[in-house]
Amino acid sequence: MTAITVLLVDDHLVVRSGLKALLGTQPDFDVVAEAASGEEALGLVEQLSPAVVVMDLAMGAGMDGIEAIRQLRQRNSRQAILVFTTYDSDADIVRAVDAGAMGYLLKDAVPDEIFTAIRGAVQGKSVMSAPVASRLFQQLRNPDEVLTPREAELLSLLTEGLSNRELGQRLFISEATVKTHLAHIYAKLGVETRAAAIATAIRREGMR
Amino acid sequence: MTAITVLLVDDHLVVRSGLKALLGTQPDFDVVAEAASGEEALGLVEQLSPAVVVMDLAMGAGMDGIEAIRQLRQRNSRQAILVFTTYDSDADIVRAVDAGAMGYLLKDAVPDEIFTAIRGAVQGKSVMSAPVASRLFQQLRNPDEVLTPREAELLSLLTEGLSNRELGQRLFISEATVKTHLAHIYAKLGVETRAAAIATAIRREGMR
DNA sequence: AGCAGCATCAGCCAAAAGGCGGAGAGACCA
DNA sequence: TGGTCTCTCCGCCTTTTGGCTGATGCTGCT
Repeated sequence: MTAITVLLVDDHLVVRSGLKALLGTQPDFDVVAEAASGEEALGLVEQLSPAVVVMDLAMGAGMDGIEAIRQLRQRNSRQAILVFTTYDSDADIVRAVDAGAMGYLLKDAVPDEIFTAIRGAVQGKSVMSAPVASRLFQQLRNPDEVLTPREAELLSLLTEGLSNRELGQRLFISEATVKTHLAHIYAKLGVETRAAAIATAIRREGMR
Repeated sequence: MTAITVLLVDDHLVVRSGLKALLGTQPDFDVVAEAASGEEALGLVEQLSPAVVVMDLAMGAGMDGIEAIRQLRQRNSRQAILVFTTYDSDADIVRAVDAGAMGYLLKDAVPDEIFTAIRGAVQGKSVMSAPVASRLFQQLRNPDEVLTPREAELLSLLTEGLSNRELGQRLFISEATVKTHLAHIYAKLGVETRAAAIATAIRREGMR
């Protein structure tokens, strides 16, 4: 059985280095390259076409992980893509899975989880950390609490600190419509004020 | 010259592993132990008294990095403590330095920076990443923008999404006083609404 | 003693936000 | 075709927030 070729994508050298060290303990893994950005990752995938891409979502500069995943999928490359990130924010999980990630691991995962996830990914299995899975299931159980695209857009701008008027101008809708959307957002987030909505959004939805 | 003994403290195994691998390339470093939490770190320091403690601030469960630093200092241990973390939030920097950290590195630092910082730390030199240093200097240059303790307390509660009335009740002051404090906070943060203040606070001041 | 900074409070007023009910247009699906 | 979602908009009313000015007591520094 030939080794599983792996590309590591993370903007932190320490993390790449650690991951490489961990994977190096397993005979069936072969880390063929590392990338520090989305752009770099795209190039290396084309060049080396590794079996698995292990990717962080938050990339310091340039293209972020989600966008990189999306572009990889568009070039219908056959790599299995594994997300390996620090936070389990709802928004990130959904967007990553949506973009075409095969699995979603958290950085506090134990080595065995990582190994299992990578081996599973090449076989087309979807593996994710327990907290991630439970978040996904919760969304499936309570579809009422899932924001519509427009609402998500509003919420995102809301976290910039914009007023209703500014939101309207930015989105080319009336202030009345903004208020309607906000009311729906508050209901779904379970809050009563914009302040609480912003706090919830930034903390829970990972809008930083 | 005898090797510099190092204790690594980070709740992520991958990071510890990476740091260990990096430090292992230098003949004068000796990673004598790793800890995944503040509590663990305290015990290992007592037991091994390493020359340098490299510590992350965000620890998943239990005691966080700041508290660990504070307790190490109280036991007047003579270790040099280096903060090694992902974010350069104003609040974290100030609190870490205040607690007794010798240096402050960001996780995207290149290996050389890390090596230099550790070697400097044992000699009593204070080394920090460029972005961190510039933030500290900015605070020194503009003391007008530094929040008073009471204001910081308000801002912290503000990020929970409380209303003025609730803030007053929580702090046993009148709503009028709350408004006064808020006006000062807005001025210092350079914002005009509570929404923007919350967004700024959570993102910039690291109130997560 | 005097001054500056901090925390506390007040009143007034304009602007913003939030709650309520209602409603039309388009998309999509059974 | 009918039902459901989503996005859009309205008016009316109450509450909340923010801007402004001014004031008091305390602390610490000079």
